[in-house]
Amino acid sequence: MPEGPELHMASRFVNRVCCGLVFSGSVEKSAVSKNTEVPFQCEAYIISAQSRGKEVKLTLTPVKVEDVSPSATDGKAGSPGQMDIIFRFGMSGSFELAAVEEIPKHAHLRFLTRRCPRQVLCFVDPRRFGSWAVNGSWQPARGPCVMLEYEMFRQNVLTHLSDNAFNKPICEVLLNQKYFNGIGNYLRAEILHRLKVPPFERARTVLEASLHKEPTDELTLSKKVKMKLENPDILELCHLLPMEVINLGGKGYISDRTDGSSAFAAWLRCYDVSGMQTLRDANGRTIWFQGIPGPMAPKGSRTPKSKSQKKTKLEEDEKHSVANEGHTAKKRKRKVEQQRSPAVPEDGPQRNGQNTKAAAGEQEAEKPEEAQGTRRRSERNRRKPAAELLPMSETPAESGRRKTRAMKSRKK
DNA sequence: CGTCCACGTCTAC
DNA sequence: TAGACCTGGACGG
Repeated sequence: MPEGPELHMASRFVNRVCCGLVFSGSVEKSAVSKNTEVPFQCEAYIISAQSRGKEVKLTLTPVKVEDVSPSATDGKAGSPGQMDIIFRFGMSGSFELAAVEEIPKHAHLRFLTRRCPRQVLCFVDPRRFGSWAVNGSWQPARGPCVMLEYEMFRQNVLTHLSDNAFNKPICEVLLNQKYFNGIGNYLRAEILHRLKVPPFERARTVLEASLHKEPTDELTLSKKVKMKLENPDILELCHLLPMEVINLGGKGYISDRTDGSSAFAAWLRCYDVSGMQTLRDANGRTIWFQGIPGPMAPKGSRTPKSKSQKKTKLEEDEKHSVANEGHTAKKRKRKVEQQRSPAVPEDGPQRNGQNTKAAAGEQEAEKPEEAQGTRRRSERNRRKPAAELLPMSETPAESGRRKTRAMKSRKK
């Protein structure tokens, strides 16, 4: 679910559904979660939320049992017994409100209401990359929120342009949360696409162009405003695009993007859009773009197809079963067979094997059992270093379709 | 069945 | 700068 917009919408969701709810008791953590217990216990408390970039803060505020009026729930910071919990969502975190009888799978932290019908606010996170910290504050290494602290965000970038961080390609820097707190993989693609900025152009180069657009005195105020509205620079887009997603009113990425009918899917112009190109950046993340990749593009890196791409390709294959160059398909995929440099494998030891018995007992999942000690399972999915697994005799086309995640490990 | 892919950090060489 | 950390959906054989 989670880039800045989804985190922000999650905080609004919590404030909306918890308005008027009184919670009680202790906070339950699933047995499987490796995150810390939340040592909070209270007869009656309320929950409110705030977001900043890719974090959400829940505030638990004790209230008098007999007084649940809004005035009592206005909880200033520092109310006695108050607790803040900072959440990061990883790849799959979200908040849900459910009836106690219907607690969703993967609900790793649970807040129970005091009165019937008993309900539960759940932090749900299937992949468990998410985390929370008790009585912490916003992660200090993260910069200002691109959505809610725009001016600070902008200044933070512009005053640190000499930082070595900006030597990297712009598409990678946009994921640096020290400067772009809230931007994630789909937002970086959309931002760069709107400006037609090559993703692997050096970040400082791109941003200095932005700096030059700072208001100049020759223009009247209204003209400056007009220009800004019509030609937002990259830092403005880092604010405006997340705001657009928020204003779609859906749940952002979470809503079923693949069915193409959601407002969010329609909003995307580049990310996961048929016809766009993809590459892996230096961190192995897929960057979606159109046009030239830019001077700092990694050599010989390519991404396999996304779900939607595969789907499209399948449809086309059916249409073109006669093997001609039909022109019916509107959404023709670019079938760049980006000539890759041939895999240069030292044929090392064949280490494939490696099938550890994936433990049978797997069901334990979210039961409050001990549940630890099932880490054997993950070995099945582990990415192989793979470079040495490439047969040298492979055709370029075939090797081109191979997983390239490991390729970055190949010293070019 | 197996492989690949996904909205993100983290930390260990 | 590689993995590690996870589950689950879509595909391919």
